[in-house]
Amino acid sequence: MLSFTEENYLKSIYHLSNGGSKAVLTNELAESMNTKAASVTDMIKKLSAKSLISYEKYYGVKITKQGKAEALTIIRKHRLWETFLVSKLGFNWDEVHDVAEQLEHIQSALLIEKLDEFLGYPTADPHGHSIPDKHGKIKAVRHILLTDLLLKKKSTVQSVKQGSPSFLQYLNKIGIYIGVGIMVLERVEFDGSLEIQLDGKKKVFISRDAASNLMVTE
Amino acid sequence: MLSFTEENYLKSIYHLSNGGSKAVLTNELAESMNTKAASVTDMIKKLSAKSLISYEKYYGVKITKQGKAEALTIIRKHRLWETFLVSKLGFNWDEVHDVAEQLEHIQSALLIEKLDEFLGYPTADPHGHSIPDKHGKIKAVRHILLTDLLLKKKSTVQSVKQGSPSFLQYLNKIGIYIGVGIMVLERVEFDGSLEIQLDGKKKVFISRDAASNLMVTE
DNA sequence: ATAAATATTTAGACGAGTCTAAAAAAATAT
DNA sequence: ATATTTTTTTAGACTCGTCTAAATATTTAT
Ligand SMILES: [Mn+2]
Ligand SMILES: [Mn+2]
Ligand SMILES: [Mn+2]
Ligand SMILES: [Mn+2]
Repeated sequence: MLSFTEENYLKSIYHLSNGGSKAVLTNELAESMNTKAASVTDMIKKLSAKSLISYEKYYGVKITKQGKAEALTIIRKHRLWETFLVSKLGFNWDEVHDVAEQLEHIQSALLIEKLDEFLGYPTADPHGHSIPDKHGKIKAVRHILLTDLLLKKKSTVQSVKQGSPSFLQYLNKIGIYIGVGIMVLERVEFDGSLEIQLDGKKKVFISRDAASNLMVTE
Repeated sequence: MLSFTEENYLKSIYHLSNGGSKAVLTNELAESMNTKAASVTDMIKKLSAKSLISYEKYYGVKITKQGKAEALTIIRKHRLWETFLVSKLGFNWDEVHDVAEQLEHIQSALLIEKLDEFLGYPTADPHGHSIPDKHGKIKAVRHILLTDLLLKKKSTVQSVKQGSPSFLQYLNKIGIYIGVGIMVLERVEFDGSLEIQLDGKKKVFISRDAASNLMVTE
């Protein structure tokens, strides 16, 4: 059984490697785990000894099939709990991440299956992220960055890329939520900001930074 | 903030001292925590330094007002989660304890308040144990041991004392649950076992051990 | 091709929580 | 009252995850 810490490293490796498609460097991992490179090297050796990652000295780590399965289980739990907090307990979408960071480590397969059932087998969490099923399968979703959306093309907000509380609160304020209709009216040459129109003809300007954090349907 | 381990010790001290009414000895605590006396002595010093217990060398520990408040919060969380697991997720009452042992350590005041509301502010958990309110107040309940119930007196099962899975499964099998009507028909001199009658005229024999694990209304 | 800068690993230490073995105190028996 | 047994504490060691400082490998710049 994995420790709390091992689970967190593994999840981070999974995310930083884009689901296993590339190697993760020690320093990247150190930054994402808020720790030092030396500590990362230590943990890398542990996870490697457990065959959850493969490791070539000085060239970073790659997640193994087994490691990926573990990571997906943790991600599944995280996203199911976030869904529970919002849809059943009435949390806002900007309040759930830190609690889910704790809940994702609860060990009980029965609990997760019952929770999934209770929630009606949701396929996406409150931030629009796909929830892996019990076999680790993720529903493929077609989406593009809002910055790449064609002008005047009608689309729908599908997910946020990085869901920090402050970004989510900002989205609340300007009326953007998962599922809202969206169209880019104009792209400002100077700074890459966009004028967009939301459901109900509401028009707003958003920065390039904000736009590149939003995924929309093709 | 308390560690996982500190919380578990504190809860154990609270229970072993009957809610703070007597001192707890090192060996009792060691047995209940499944650890060694030497480890207990170490932890006692830590909790003492944090003013959660007061400690007189060789004469055991007493929980302080502050320690009691912490313990009650953990117990509240444990029992609310057990209630959630049974009433919302469909767990059986013999399956919830171990999961609640993990869930009780999740740190989020908001989560507990929302959970309490979601459950409709329950006052007892699936085993009939009182759930402290957010101020640590416990609803007083009048109850006696089934072994002390007068013959032929109609009563109701109110709670189990120790709720081990095997005992709870045994209760399922013979038709005893929280709230069932119960009456003692006869007390066997020889071994202290009881013949009881449940709702629907069902008659069963139960051992003295089993009976002394059941609380009934006066 | 060599030097400088950057990234990674190793070495050694620390705190938390645990353990075993030994010492000390308290309770019990004679 | 003394000796024996039981309980508790202390001493020293171990694992886990972390850190800083130093050593080493790799990458980039000249
Ligand atoms: Mn999250
Ligand atoms: Mn999410
Ligand atoms: Mn319980
Ligand atoms: Mn209970």
